[in-house]
Amino acid sequence: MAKKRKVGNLLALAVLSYLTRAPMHPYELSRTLRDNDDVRSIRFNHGSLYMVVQQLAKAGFIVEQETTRAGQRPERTVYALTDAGRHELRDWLRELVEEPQHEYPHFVAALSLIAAIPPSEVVVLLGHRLGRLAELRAEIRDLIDTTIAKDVHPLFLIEEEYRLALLDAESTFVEQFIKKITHPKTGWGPLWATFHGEPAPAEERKQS
Amino acid sequence: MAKKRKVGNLLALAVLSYLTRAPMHPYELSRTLRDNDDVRSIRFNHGSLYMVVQQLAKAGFIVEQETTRAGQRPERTVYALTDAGRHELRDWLRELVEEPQHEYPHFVAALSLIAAIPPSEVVVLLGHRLGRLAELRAEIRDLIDTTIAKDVHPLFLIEEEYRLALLDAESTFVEQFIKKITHPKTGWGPLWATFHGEPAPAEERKQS
DNA sequence: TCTATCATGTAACCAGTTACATGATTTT
DNA sequence: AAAATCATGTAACTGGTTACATGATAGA
Repeated sequence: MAKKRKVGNLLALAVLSYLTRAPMHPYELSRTLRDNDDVRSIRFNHGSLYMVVQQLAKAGFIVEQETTRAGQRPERTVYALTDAGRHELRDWLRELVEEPQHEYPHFVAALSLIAAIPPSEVVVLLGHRLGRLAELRAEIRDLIDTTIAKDVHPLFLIEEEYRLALLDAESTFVEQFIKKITHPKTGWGPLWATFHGEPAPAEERKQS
Repeated sequence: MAKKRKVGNLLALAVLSYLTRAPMHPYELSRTLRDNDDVRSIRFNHGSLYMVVQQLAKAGFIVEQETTRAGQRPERTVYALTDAGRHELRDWLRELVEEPQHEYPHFVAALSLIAAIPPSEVVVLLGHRLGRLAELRAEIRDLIDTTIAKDVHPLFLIEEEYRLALLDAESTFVEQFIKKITHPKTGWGPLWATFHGEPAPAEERKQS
């Protein structure tokens, strides 16, 4: 069971992580996150960042260090990590690495209700999905290759490798699912079609 | 790009889906969802259900059909699907099946920041994760088998098969990652350790 | 019969997203 | 120099979760 964190938004984890390098103000954090492509892995938006920074400050994980203003720009508040913050970062990351979380991907939800679509249409949709999965795979592959070419160590791309692994597994699953529906002798298609008032199959089966 | 839905919570999709069978009141929906194990695939909690039902009604996807009270129980409002609701269900499900969504699993976030933990500790944590993944796999396998034994058609367990596929892919990935860190000649461990003030490796590499 | 748990709903709180605001740069 | 875009922050809105409330049934 995942521990209840004072600040639960994963964006906070990234903030703590970057503040280990040096104190920063929110905009600098924002820029760094975007430059490092962390926005691909951690849900980011402008408003949430400011909220999370406030929450971290209230929780004592970071402290306002100084307030500077350059020219007529709005004041920028620089935050620094506290010892409590350093500890929270370590503890939280450890938990995320060692303990798988129960999550709710959209495709799982779709699969759990997929019987509501007639099987002939489902195989078409799954075919489209396979195409999109292949496209996504190519994009990620390309991102990895061009980044490595800039001399970034592959350790900093490990999350993209993970995505590739999941994409491949999903593609394989979808292909097999299509076969389960369409297999000439044992396919689920005919039975499934009867849920939709389409022609009845030869033999009867039970449903839930 | 995913279309913007009037009601975006996936719980609403399940509600629409069950209302295709028969009109129901919220509590009955709640019970049905729990009985069918849909709560494993779609984030559920009591309060959200009532909210979602209200939203669906406001959007015109369902209508209040009648209000009954049995004994001294609170009044129960029965809702029925509208044509618009039937259409929304079809359209939404289609989209979820054919279009992969960009999502943000916790482990991806952890991987993107994992360099903040020293490599010797990471391999231990990854080892723990492998153990937990194996346990989860066994639980799901068991759930599938016992449900099939009750004569439920495997179509209604397809989302659990998908989960298995992802778990297996993740296990394989984690094993390979451990090897990448610990490989005697080419492992990332030594370089990585230098980020944490530990003994320097033989050759230099760049980081991001 | 007392206590616990179930059945059912509402309301208050909080986190996350979107929209707004405004000075500074850059482009045309 | 007008228009567009960037840099930076705040505020309002909305959706989701937690907590509260209360009658009914079942277990001890």
